[in-house]
Amino acid sequence: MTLHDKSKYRNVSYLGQKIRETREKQNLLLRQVAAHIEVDTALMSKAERGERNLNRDQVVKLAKFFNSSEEEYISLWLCDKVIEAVDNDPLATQGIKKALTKIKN
Amino acid sequence: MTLHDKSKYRNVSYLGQKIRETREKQNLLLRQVAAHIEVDTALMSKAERGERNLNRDQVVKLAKFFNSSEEEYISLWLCDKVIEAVDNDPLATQGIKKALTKIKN
DNA sequence: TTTTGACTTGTCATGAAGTGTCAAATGTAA
DNA sequence: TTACATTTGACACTTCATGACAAGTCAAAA
Repeated sequence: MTLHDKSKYRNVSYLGQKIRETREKQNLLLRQVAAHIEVDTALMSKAERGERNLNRDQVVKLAKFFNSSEEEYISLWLCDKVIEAVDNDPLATQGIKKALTKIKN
Repeated sequence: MTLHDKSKYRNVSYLGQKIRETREKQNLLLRQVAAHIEVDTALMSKAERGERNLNRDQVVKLAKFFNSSEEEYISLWLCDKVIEAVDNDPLATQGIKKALTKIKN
């Protein structure tokens, strides 16, 4: 499955949701946020809706801009990447668990 | 990080290790295994060493060919994908944990 | 109703990365 | 040396990610 595949049932990202939520809470416009991390407004819109990914630097900038926890934002960003990686595989949970075990060593 | 980047410290996959281990235990040649899942021997060699990825179907075929647990093989395959996704990020563990939490709901 | 502004959508060019294959190189045991 | 297994590097081809732009929708103000 690709990021652009509209046929999939999940079209949101946890980070995107968080960003939108925070942005609205702080009464900021997409335009303003986009400008701050130096991306197109369209891309920012897509990022909030999980249609495009941001890169690590942009996520960090965003967290700082929002005065939010950088760690929280990066975790969500990674979380989205993990979920995207295992997609909707029936064994997704087991795969993630195994990765967690392995990575600890 | 890309799969082909040789500068990386980690150039193995858990699935690849498992495959090699099993193949040697069963005294099979790369050639034979490759033929069975219908790929080039070179690709099989790379897969065992984590330089290339197999696709889901190939992994399933492999498990069957080895009379091994399909579930185990797919889990390892997903595990590799997860690890590749979070790369060496300092917050990798937290990201994976979060994904695990989210995916359960 | 027309305009304005915020957001969304589609598309495009470009480059990066994945895939399968082959030939040559390397290693190793007879 | 020869034979065979494995590895490596390179290639063509495809697929996907990225950034950018223009046009679209939509709601509220004028």
